[in-house]
Amino acid sequence: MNIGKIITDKAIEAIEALYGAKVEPGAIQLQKTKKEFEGDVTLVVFPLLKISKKKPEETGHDIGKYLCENLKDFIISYKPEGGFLNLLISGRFYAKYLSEAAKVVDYGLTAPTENAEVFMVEYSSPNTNKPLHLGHIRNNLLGYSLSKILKANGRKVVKTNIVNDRGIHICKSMLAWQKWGNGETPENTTIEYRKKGDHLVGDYYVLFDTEYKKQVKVLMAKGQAEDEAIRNAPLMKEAQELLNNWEKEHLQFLKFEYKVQSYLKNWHNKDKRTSNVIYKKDLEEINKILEGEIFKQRPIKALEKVKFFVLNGKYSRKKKKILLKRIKYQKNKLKDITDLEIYNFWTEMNKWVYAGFDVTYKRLGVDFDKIYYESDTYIVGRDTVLDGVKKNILVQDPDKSVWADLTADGLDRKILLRSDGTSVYMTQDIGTAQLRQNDFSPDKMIYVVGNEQNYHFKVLALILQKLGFEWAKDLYHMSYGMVELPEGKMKSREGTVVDADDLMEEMTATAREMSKELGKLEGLNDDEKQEIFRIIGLGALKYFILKVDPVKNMTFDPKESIDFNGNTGPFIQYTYARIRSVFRKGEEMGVSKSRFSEKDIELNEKEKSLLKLVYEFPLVVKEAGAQYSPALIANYVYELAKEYNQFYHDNPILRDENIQRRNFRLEMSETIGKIIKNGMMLLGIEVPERM
RNA sequence: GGUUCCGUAGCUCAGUUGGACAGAGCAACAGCCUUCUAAGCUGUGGGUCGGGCGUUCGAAUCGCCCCGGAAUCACCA
Repeated sequence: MNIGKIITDKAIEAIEALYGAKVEPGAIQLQKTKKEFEGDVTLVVFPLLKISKKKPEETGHDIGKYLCENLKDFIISYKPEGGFLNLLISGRFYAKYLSEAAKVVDYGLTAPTENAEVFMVEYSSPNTNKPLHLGHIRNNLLGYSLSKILKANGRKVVKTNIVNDRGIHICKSMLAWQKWGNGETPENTTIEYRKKGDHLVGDYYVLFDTEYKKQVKVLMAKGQAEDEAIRNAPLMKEAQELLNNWEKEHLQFLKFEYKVQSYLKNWHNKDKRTSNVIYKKDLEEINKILEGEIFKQRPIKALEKVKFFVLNGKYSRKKKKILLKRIKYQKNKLKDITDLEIYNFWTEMNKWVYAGFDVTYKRLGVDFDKIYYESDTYIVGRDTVLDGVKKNILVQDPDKSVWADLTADGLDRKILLRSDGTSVYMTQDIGTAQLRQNDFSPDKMIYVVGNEQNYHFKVLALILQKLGFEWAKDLYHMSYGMVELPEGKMKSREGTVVDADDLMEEMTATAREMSKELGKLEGLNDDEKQEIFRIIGLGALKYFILKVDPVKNMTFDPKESIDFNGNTGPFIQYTYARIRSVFRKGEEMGVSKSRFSEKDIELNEKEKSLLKLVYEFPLVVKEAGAQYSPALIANYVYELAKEYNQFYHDNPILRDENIQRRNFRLEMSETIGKIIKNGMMLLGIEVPERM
C-alpha cells in the first residue's frame, strides 16, 4: 500500500491517455498537501505544462478527473489550486492501513536478513586520560542511535569502539600520579566519596597541566621564549621519556604475548598429557576460544578464559588439578612481565579508567559489539606503512620519517611515522581499519567522529586507497558538530567541561523534583519511582541532543537546565504514558479493544492527520537510514506526539458511546503508542508506563 | 592565507531531490482541570530566511560574490 506509487503510476497513465506523452516517474512530483488546503496529497502540475500545453488549472483538472475516475474508492475528490492539484484520499484507505499496521509488532522496522549488508559503526572512541564529557555524550548518542536506525533498515550492524589508550596524554596522567598520587586508587579514595577511576585519572591529567604551566611560567620569567619554555619544561621532558619507556616495555610485552599465543595454539597437539585428559568436545570449545578475538588481542585473558572453562568443566578433581597445573606453568613463564614496571602501571591505570567508563556507558545506555585498542592497532598500521615504503607508495625522508605525498590530490604531505619510528594518529587508524576488515569484512565502515577531523578522514581514505585496499571506498565519516558552552569550547585541561556523569545525575534529579511537584506517582515504591526519574531525565538529555541536525554545532548552557516541556523528550514520553493510562483505565472499566469496521468509520480531521503520520513512519525510518540522521526520527516522533495530544484533548476514547469509533480510537492510540515506543527506541530513549 | 562547514523569530531549533501566505518549542501576555494524566490544550504578538547578484514559471533550498562565526591545514590526538 504505497500511496506515492499508486498515484504516480496512475498519473503517468493519465498523461499518456490525455496528452499522448510518456513521462518518467521522476516527472510526477508529489508532496503533502499544506494544512490550509483541503486534500492529502498534492501533485505539482507546473512541470507538466509543457506537455499538456494548457493552463495550470486546466491541466490539474484533467489529471484530477482521470485519477478520480480510475482510482475509485481511493481518491475521492480533487481540486486544482493554481499549479497544484490537491487530491483527497479516502479515509477508509487510511483506516484499513491502520488495521494492517496494528498487526505488525515491529511496525516500521525492517529486521536484517541472513545475507544483509554489514555496517560497522565506530563511535565513542575515548581517550583514557579523562572521563567522558558532554561532547562524548553527543558522539555516543549519535553512534548508538545510528546503529539502531541502520538495523531498523535491515542492515546487520557491528557497533565498535576504538580506545585511545596510549600516547603522551596518558603519560601525563601517569607521571602526575607517580609524583603526587601518594598511592591513591579508586578503591582507597574514601576521603569524601569514592572517586570513579576515570575521574581519578582525569584529575591527575589536570594536575599535570597546572604544574606544567607553572614551570613554563618560571622558565619564561628566567628569560626563555614561550615556545622554548614549552619544550624545555622538565615535566614535559619527563612525560616524553615516560612515553619512550612505555613503548619499549610495550614491545617487550608483545613478545611475551607472542610466546603465549604460540603455546596455546599448539596446546592440544604437542602436549600429550593435556590432550589425553581433556574431553574432545571441550577441546573444541577451547579451540574456539583460541581462534576467537580475545585470543588474538589479549592472549593472557584467553588463558584466563581457558582456566575458567576448565574449572567449570565436568572433570574429576584430579584431572582439573592436572589441567590447572599446565595453565599455571604457562602463566609462570610469563612472570617476566611483572618486571615491566611502566607497562604494568599503565595496565593498572587503564583498568581504573575502563571500570569508570563502563559505569558511564551503562548509565547512558550504550554498548559495543567489539572494542579495539590503539595499543594493539598501531602496530598493524606501522607494518602496513613500512610495507608501503617498500612498494614506493609512501616516501621515506633522509631523517627516516615516513610520509604520504598527497600533493597530486590537492592535499599536503602527511606524516605517518616520526623520524624516531614511532607512530602517529593516522598510523593507528590505518591499522584499525585493516583489523576491522579482517574481523568483519563490513560493507560499510562508518566513523562517528566530530567535524574537527574532517580532513583526517579525507586523508585516511585516500591513503588506504593508495595502499591498494579496495574497501577504502567503503569508509564513511559521519561528521557532527561540536557542543559548545556559551563562553566557547570546552577544555578538559582547564576543567571547563560538562562532565557526563554529573550531567546525567542532574537530569535525573530534575526529573525527580518535577515529579514530586506534580505528584502523579503515588502508589509506586521507591525503586519504581527511581526508574521513572532515570528514564525521564535521560530522555530529556538524549532528545535535546538528538533532535538537532548532526552537522550543526550546538550550544549548551549549563545554567539553563534542559527543558521538560514543549518540544522535549519528556513531552513525548508523557504522550506515551497517557496512552498506556488509557488502556489501564480501560481494563478497570472492563472496556477492551476489539475490531472495528473500516466502512463505518468517519474520520475527523485530527484522526486523519494522525493516520497519515502512522503511514509515514516507515518512510521516515528509511529516510533517517539513508541520511544517517536521528534528528529526522526525533522530529517525526515529536510531530506525532503533538498531534496525538491535540486529538486526546478534544476527543473521547473510552467514553465514546459509538462502539465502532471507540474501537477505532483504541486501535489508533495503541498503534501510535507503539510507534512512539519504537521511534524513541531508535533514539536510544526509553518510555515509561507512567509518569 | 588555502580548504570545509554553519548563518532561519529575542533564545533553541524544523523546513528530504527547488514548489502554495516560511513552521515548532522556549520566553511574554490572555484563557482551559467535578469528565480517559494540565510534563497537556487554545489564543495573541514576534521574520528583509546574514547581504547582494544570477539561473528558473517558481529560490530559505541551486550558482557566483561579499559579510559574520566555527573547524582544519602539526614529527598533537
